[in-house]
Amino acid sequence: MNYNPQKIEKKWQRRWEEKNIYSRPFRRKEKKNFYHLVMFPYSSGDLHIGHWYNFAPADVYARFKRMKGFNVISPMGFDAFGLPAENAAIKHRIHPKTWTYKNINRMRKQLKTMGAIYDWSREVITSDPSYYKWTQWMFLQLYKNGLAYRANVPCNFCPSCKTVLANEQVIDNKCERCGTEVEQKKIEQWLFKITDYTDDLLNGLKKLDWPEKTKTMQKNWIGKSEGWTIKFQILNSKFQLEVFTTRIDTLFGCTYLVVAPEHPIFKKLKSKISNIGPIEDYLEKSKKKTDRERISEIGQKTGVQIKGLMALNPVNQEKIPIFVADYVLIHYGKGAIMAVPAHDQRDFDFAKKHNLSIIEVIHPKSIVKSSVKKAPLLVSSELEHSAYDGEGFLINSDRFNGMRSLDARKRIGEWLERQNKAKKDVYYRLRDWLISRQRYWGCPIPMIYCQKCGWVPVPEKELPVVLPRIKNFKPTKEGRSPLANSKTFVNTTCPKCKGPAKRETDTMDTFVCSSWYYLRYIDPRNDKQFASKKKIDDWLPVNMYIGGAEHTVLHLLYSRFFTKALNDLKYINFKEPFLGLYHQGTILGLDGQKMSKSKGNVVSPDLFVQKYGADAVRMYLCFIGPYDRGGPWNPSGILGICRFLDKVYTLVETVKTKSQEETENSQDAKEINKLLNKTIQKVGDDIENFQFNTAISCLMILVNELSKNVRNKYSDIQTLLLLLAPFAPHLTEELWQKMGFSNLKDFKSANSIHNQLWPKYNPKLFKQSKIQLIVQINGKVRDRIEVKSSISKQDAEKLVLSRDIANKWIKNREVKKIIFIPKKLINIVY
RNA sequence: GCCGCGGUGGCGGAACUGGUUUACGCGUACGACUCAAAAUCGUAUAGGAGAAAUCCUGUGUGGGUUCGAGUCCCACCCGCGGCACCA
Repeated sequence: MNYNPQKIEKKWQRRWEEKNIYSRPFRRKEKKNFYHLVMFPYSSGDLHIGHWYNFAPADVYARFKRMKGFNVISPMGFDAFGLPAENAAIKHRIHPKTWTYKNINRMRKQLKTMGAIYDWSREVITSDPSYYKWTQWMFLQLYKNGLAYRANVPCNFCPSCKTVLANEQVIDNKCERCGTEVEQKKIEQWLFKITDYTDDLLNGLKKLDWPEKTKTMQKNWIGKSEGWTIKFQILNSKFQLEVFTTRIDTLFGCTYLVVAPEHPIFKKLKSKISNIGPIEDYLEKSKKKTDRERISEIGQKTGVQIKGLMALNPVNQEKIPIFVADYVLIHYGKGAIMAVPAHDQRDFDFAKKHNLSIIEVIHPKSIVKSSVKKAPLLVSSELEHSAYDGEGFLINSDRFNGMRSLDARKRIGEWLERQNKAKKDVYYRLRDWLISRQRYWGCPIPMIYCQKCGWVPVPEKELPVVLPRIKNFKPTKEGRSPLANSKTFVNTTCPKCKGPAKRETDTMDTFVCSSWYYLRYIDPRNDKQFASKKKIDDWLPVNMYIGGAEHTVLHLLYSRFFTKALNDLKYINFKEPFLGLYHQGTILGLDGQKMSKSKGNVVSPDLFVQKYGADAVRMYLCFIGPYDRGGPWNPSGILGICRFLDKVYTLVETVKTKSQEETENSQDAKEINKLLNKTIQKVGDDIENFQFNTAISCLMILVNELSKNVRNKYSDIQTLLLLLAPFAPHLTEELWQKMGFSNLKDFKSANSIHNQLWPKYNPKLFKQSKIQLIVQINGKVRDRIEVKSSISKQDAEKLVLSRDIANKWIKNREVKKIIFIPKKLINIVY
């Protein structure tokens, strides 16, 4: 290399920091604030190339916005509490706190080599008491407003991590972190009432400038189902069995009911059940099954008929049997379903297995006039093999025959509603957010239990409840938090009655900590409020948020919930935290696998930074492909970027030593000027759209052209450096100063290239006077002619037909048609 | 099974609203410079036929629409991501 990247990078990083060039508001007058945010890293130890892929191109975007005149803040911090820290600490036999802060120091150092515009004075670390004081404060606000509550709920328990997990943290019935099979346990836990916001969370999505895919995934995760709850009378009893369905239009095809094994009907009507022995066997068996076993038995559709009980179908008074089967889940809907085997695959499988009748009530085509009362039970031969769950027209449905299924949903529902046998209902897949963790390394839950007063919140002025440094932080066998062993922590006085009381020993899920960190960055050292109202109004919501797609349903949903709750409590005046969102792709190992320590395919950026410099690594990451795609890390192309940067350096050096001769009017100068203007436009548009790879390729074209030209103007070089500045901040700063563009002896914030504005372009210059007209004969390219761009169809025709090439192909055949696309092509069809 | 995304040279990838397929970069080959090497610069680089001009075939597969399809429509194959007994 012609220059030493390490030397100049260190030099400029030091000077930028000395002069604080990024923490000062830039262009105060403009007053256009732009909050640019990248998802803060987990303090896992080492930064890998995937982190850089998140942060470096994002920094290009932030720098570009800054040069466009926005007052950009781009903060950085660490997500520091949580299970992995603790598991790793246990493995390495050091305290989680020591381990975490050691990692943070290392990661901060690594991050600084990138040369990003992070304002380190805003750094937040979620495990600092000055931060978690406000996490606890948030908990108290939620608690006081009924959004945090305690309940004895069945939860996912990881026997290896010895803690409960949120539904979102269970993947394939395994613990997200350690991969151990989770167990179902009923424990008293703290939950956040995220379900109060289901509709808000759903409706808010519409206005967001987010990837459609992410919105759809959140929508599916919330899983809103609108339908009807229907009451089925149990014969010879006062009991009515309620079921929830989205397909009330299929009710005439309901041939039996099924209840979940946990359904209360067994207690209530035990005396009427004639086969209670086999039923209790079944209930016992399904209780013992893990969720995993239940899932692995999908398709088997086991179940037993509850003999002695029959239900009445409210539409036709048919007597239908009732079954218990564990394919029906207690926690969704009413824990009981109406089975329509013809139009639901699960019911179909069950009916086939247990030999139950199948009646077709929805036919894809309109085949039955409403006057025809009786059709064969099965019209469609396909129903021999599988259920039809689409829309269609009703048959076998008495007076509703011939009606569209969509209409019938409304009509049958309302008809039963008038008889008080059905009511409209909505269910969601989303369940409340379980935040208790029986682990040490987390934010303590600020609650106290008093024998007399019950659960009492810690008074706000006593916050934070400091996490004590204890020696034995390993989880206990019985699944109690390690904090329970610390008597000094546990024993306290009740804030209400001043009697003896005990602290909550569970800690919060780390996702609670990260659900509001973007608010703290704005005012990180404030110890009176989580952030001042004025600063919140100035900066929030976040304009652009960049991070991995793996956070689609966890972090992004929780953050939206926090924002909505804080908005309701009047602490903030916006309802969505992140207006813009972009997911970068995932960088994989060379083996095409996700990078992970256990696979040994983790790549550190450090070696590449040492060898080629941060500018080259930043740019190479931008160049390898579309930002949202990612792919295997293959460093073989990085030399191309190095050569490019070298070329830029050489180019600037040669221009510097040459005197500025008059070149204004030469043809070369005009062409260069045209290219320059085009490049300004293209690079700007591309960065705005996160198309960094094509932005770089047109910068390369520009540099190639400038390098061919012997007499370059200073102003052209100036523009080039400005366009390149977001990508290669160090080299461009070095060359900017070398060229003396700022004309100041001492380096000051104002004369940094990073405090200049993005160059403007003149679109008028793009107009080409001459173009290459493509000549097609029968749709195949046969010729190219240089013509005036304004050439008319007639002239183009004449010109083309006079040429030998055209005549060679057309010969004497009759020309049938001529298509002329101005400034592009002419196609002659014979 | 359902939803979403993708499939273009040896490789990473370009291609606007249907209009020159393969920009830019890597790699490779040859040449220049050099005692030599590296670096650098120059030329070539989808496949096939040909001495050449040139021609034919090519964007996962098969069909269709069109003067013209990587791009639009239908069917299918493969890869990736998400959800998955949610009534």
